[in-house]
Amino acid sequence: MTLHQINPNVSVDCAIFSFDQGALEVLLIERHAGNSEIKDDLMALPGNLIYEDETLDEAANRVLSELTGLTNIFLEQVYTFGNPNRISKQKDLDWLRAIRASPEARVITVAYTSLVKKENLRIQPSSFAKKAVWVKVKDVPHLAFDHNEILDKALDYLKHKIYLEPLGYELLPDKFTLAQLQKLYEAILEDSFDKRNFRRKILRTEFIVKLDEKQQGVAHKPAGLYRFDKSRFHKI
Amino acid sequence: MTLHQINPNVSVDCAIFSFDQGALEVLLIERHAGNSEIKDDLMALPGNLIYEDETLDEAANRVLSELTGLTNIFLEQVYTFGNPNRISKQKDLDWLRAIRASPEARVITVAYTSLVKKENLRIQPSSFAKKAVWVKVKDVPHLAFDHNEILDKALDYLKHKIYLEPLGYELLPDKFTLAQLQKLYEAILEDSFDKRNFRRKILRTEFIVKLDEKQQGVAHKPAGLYRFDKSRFHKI
DNA sequence: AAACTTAGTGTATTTTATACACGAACACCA
DNA sequence: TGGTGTTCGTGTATAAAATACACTAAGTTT
Repeated sequence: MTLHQINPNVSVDCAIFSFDQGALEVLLIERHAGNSEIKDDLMALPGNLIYEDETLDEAANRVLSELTGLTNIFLEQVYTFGNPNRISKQKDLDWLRAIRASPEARVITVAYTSLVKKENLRIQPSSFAKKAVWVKVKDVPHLAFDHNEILDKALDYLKHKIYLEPLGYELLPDKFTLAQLQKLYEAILEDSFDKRNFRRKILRTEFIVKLDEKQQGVAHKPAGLYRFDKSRFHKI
Repeated sequence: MTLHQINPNVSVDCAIFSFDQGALEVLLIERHAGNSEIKDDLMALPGNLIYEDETLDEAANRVLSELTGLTNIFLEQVYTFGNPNRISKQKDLDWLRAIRASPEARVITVAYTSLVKKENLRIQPSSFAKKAVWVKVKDVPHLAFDHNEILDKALDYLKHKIYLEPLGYELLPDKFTLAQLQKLYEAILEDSFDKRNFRRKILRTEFIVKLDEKQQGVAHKPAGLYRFDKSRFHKI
């Protein structure tokens, strides 16, 4: 492990989303401050200061990995937050004093986001993350710093992005039903659609191809399974 | 004039666009470094380090105003650039040494953009801007730092934004012809459209309303003038 | 075998996108 | 003053996409 110089003024924060049982979830950490006896701390998005010798993208990957164990996640930059008062809650100040070399420094933070398939991942909190947990977006509590605002911006980013790209395959298992895909779109766009029109529109694209396989273990007519065909997508 | 603390690690850069004679233009500055005898310096987007006690949006407005005299411009954040090597050209290093307190500091920069009507503006370069000039986007030379990359990102941002909002009125005079509007769309999207289909599509929106007035001083059939109806737009 | 639950499908209508060509209005010049 | 040059302004036909809407089929459970 080499030594790195920390930049005290710039951090990255990651809003990592997954999809489970019809609801969008985001990955949050519970912080702890080493030696100190801070109780009832706020939850937060995984984030930390950057090193002087890494790009922002690299910093986002490193920080996410250090706090949650997630590696090789494709992160995209969303927005940068630089309000001088973004660190003003007493709990945040206490926590920074316990953990940072320059706890009073002005910090601007660059927000990143990604979509992951929960099932494939093993979450392993470390560093100052006591726990890392999936929380339904609808149930997210009051967070540290301006992390609620960051989360909202990341959700907006998702909504725009889903118009341009088929996001489904990044959040669903490799094999999925069209009902699952529809629920995902409905969760992200906070809307609902007609089943027949949705299926027609999805299948018109030809990226979503039918497998010769059916859902198992359900107490009703099993749905056919589909997968996302990456090569067909990249032709366009 | 009060004293402000400068944050040595964070800057803002502004890509300000206008439209003239069928071509997109961007506002660039020629730098000079006070006492020094740097010759043949690179042109740059207007930008500088932020103060500790201002938001990023405020910094962008202040910096733009200090360098070019433009005030009350509605700036939007585009993207943040944080490559540790973004300052590596010899000319940039020389210039920073001449002008900055910590010329070697790692700087990440937050890019902003805006669209303006050139005709209404008086450009008044000051601070380290020797000149401020409109340059056709097609003719932009090799710029300082990573400013070519920033400009490209701002242009991408425009392309996406024009799908969502009628940008025309921000770049054109208050009264304009549909041919001017079409040329603007073609310049931004780098494409060309059928005149009849374009007119139909624009007029369907009902934000663009016809005035009882015609173009003057042209050596051919004068075109009707239109204006953007902001109130009708905001109803949606 | 009846009841329950979700899967899977078709048609008619409206809206939007695309392709395409010519007469009209004005200024200028001879 | 009549002819030339230039841009303006318009309509129609066709294809593609969006929307609205309801029933039968295939399994499981009791």
